[in-house]
Amino acid sequence: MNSQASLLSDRPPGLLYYLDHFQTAMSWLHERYGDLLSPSETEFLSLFAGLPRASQALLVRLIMRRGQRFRASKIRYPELGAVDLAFGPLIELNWIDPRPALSVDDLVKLITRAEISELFNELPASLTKAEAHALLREAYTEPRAFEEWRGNVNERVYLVTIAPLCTQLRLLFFGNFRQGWSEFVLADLGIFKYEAVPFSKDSRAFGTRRDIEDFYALYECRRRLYEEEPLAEVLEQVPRVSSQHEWLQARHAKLLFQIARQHERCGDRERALSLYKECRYPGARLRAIRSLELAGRTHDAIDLARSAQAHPESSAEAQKIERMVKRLERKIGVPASKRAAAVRTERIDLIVPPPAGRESVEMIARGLLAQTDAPVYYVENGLINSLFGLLFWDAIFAPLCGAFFHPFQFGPMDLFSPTFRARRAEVVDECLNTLEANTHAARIRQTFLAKQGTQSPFVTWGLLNDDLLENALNCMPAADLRALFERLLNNLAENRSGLPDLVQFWPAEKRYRMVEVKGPGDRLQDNQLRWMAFCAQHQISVAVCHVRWAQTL
DNA sequence: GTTGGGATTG
DNA sequence: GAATGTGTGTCTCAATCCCAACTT
DNA sequence: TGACACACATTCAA
Ligand SMILES: [Mn+2]
Ligand SMILES: [Mn+2]
Repeated sequence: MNSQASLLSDRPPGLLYYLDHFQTAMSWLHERYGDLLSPSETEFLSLFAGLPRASQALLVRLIMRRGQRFRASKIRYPELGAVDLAFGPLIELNWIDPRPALSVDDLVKLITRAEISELFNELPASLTKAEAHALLREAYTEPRAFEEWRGNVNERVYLVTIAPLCTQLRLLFFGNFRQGWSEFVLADLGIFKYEAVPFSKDSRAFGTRRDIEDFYALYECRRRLYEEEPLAEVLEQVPRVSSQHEWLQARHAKLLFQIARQHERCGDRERALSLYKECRYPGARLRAIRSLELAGRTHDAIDLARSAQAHPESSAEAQKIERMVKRLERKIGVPASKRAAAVRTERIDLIVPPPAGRESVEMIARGLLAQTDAPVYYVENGLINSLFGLLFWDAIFAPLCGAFFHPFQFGPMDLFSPTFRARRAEVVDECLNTLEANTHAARIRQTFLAKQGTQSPFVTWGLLNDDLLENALNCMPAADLRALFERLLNNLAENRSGLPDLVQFWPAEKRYRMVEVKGPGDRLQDNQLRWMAFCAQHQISVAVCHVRWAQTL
């Protein structure tokens, strides 16, 4: 049932390892998504299987590279023999265009600065490539074939016209926007190790064709937004996403939020506001209030802010709303209420010579605070998150239906869903109970050894070592860990950041403290303030260390 | 002539 | 000085090659 | 290829 073993070979990668990987993925898709594939996807699978091996391998090589257009001189794969022959069947299928029309933009991406000078001697040699590009864009508007651009040179450019379909198959296999085919070889080489979570053949990221189409559409919109295409056109293409698919809805909300932000930056506050209002992405309501405020609609802003205050979506929202309400009320003449007392925390002041090298303020503070019997580590979020990830390993990788569906996942698909904990209540409680029974340290050490290097959304392996782990387990009481982990569990997405830069241990006294370092011109951020308030509430020692430069004039 | 950022590769 | 908005660098898997910037 | 923390600029009000 270990699905990872079925994908990853024991033997070293063969000559065409990348083709083996791609074929593995194609049969995976055929087997799991056969009933949901579009006609063109199904056709691709069957036509691909019928191609000569060299043509298959060549296509895989090209789709793994960046871009869709390649100069023949940049296509050198000795293992494939004569590349021209391999291209034949691909051209026959219209999967590759051997003579594509190239815009100036396309052309400039394909040739070097020196070649631009050869082609267009009228351009001053002093221009940078970007400057030359800008001038050429004005001068030449018609696309031409590579051979026409460079009349006296005989070299081909190939366009991989099938690339968009291949991108869809990649999206479908990984079920996310960011992973690519190189996962296979990296896992093969042992560079990435993934937890082997058992899952059945009907475990898949999407269950209807409609969800898959929406997923593709979201990807396209994201890409076009990133390419800074006209906002109205991008917005036009955003799918409605009526599905109950939680992850799709979250992606959809995030996309709308980002489009709204772009509208704000362009000054189109009205459209931004209407997008924010129908968007459930965390922070969208805050932006809606802010947009109302900036539009001068103070009373509308206050109304929305007060209703948000009554039912805040998170402590982060509550924190920002409080500031907003205060400011808005001032605007309409409500007398300023008393300021909430700031959280009382220990303060450390350091005055040090200005930075000689590039040493960060955190490292400077670490050096000055460290004692022989009280070592200091620069960990930021890494320590607490790692301890959490180790103790709750079985909860994070619990084989829930639909949470895992391919062998290269670093966590379950619903990791940041509000229902993550409820869906794993039993395992989560079992992990929490180790803190009551004081068996947590043993559990953490055991997982640290057993899972060494295995990808996890919380464990920073590069930061952890025996010293740090033992100091932490010896000096941090179970009750403290319990409090910290409860807060993490309360909102994994929001609370995995904002922890202090440094942690200092006094092993002899079984004591520790966390220290947030602030250089000149830096201030506590919202998420840091929330963690500090929480720690104060639970008698967990946190200090703020202010670093200033000596003799700055 | 060097160097630093990408792209490619396993 | 508080609050807000925006830009930047750092993680990077590591070795290698190409190319576009430049006395770093 | 984001997530995160920090650096820096701008604005506004006491
Ligand atoms: Mn920090
Ligand atoms: Mn800091």
